[in-house]
Amino acid sequence: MAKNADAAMHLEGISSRDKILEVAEALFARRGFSGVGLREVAAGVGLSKSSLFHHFSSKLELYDAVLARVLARIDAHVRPVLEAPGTARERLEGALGALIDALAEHSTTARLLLRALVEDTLPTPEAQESPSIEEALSVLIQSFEALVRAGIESGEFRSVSVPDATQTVIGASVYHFASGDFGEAVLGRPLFSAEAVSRRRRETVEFLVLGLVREPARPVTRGE
Amino acid sequence: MAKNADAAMHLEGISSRDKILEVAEALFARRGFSGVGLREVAAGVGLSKSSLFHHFSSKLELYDAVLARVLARIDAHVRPVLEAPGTARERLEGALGALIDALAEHSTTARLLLRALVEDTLPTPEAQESPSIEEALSVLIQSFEALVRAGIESGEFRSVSVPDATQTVIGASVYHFASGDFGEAVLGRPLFSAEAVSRRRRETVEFLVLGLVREPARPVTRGE
DNA sequence: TTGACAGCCGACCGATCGGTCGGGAGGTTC
DNA sequence: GAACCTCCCGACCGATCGGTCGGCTGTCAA
Repeated sequence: MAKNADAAMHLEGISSRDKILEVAEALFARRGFSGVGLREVAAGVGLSKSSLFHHFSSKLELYDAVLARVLARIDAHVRPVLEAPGTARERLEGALGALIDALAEHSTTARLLLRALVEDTLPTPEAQESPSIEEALSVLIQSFEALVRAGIESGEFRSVSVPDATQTVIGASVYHFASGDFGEAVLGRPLFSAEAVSRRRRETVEFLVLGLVREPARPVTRGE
Repeated sequence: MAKNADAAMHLEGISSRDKILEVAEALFARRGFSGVGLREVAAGVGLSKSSLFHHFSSKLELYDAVLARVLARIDAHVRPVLEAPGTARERLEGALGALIDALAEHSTTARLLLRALVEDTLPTPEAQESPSIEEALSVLIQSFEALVRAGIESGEFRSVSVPDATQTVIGASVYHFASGDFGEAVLGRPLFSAEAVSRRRRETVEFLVLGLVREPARPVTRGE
């Protein structure tokens, strides 16, 4: 088949490669790397298992590709906002909002990210995951930590431990959208409905900003 | 072998059953349910795989037992404090501290808990995990939510969305101690050293309390 | 001494795992 | 036409999975 790079090659929308990534992402998010079989992925796509190896040379490579896509999505949301101008508090609010938007966009994103963070380095004997993902994440983290440090130096933020604050922010925002059935039970409603997402966004940004800033200038008390 | 219930039966300290639970807990925490093979557990204990089935009738039952133990540990730490008297803020600080102590006690606790929360209901076709764990957790959650509601009604806390605040607290405290290598990279030091734990405890309690209370009465600014 | 039972074991089972291989169908380029 | 390439497939591989079974050993109660 010819198709030079730009020409869209698809029968019903997207290429087989993308369909594989889509299906694999959903499955990996729900059951993790070891919990998913390639036969299951293939069946979900409508291909035979051996065809998967035409697009990805191993299960691990497929997993890395899925993870890289997720990371890229998050990066695309958060990075620009993180590097925008403004006071530390404004930038913090923007970055938090962007992160939550990124996590709320697809129900798989937060789960996959949390798994990647928590999972002990995958069965790769040498050299953990493709450095690309570890690296993209590290750039984001460093950029966020620089923001917090700037806020502390300018006096806008309390003098917290920067790494601890970073961990707190990650945990508070990522966990929620990864919490699946349990989270829905706590919430009493779907996690990803437009209403739930917009409330979560508001609540999280407010909560975390208040935890971090020195002089709150607290919002008018809302009548819940 | 006789040994009536109370008589300790052990060659070198603990019973085989407990040794199995110990080893399985470490492995499940690191690699999840599907990522661990029973042969590996058996080898870690120093038994043959078939001997495991003398103590647990299936892999899933072993996993449930491990999870139940972890939940019981958390419950033992948090519940008493959660039900103690005092102002809402005092009780919140106590409960948060107790939760963090529980998570910091064993490096496996937070990981297992987070997995249990995030993992899609395990391959059990009917009736998810043993209701006991789901139930113990739910009691804790409801007790915590009651505390937050009381704080809001008394005016000590802002009028936040209670479920969202609960999710935030869970995420912020559990994620950190489950974050493994990545968390250590962010922190720049071991997660579970006495020093790191005590700082984490202080930082987290302060951060979350400030996010929740209405009139902070902020602590004296510490010189980082 | 006998019987029962707890605890452990090696051998074995069918199923499934990730991955390989050879080849067929269709399209492009000479 | 031949050569080539992409995409896909079914058949097959060795390894490993959770789980079963029959039998061995030791300690208990009778």
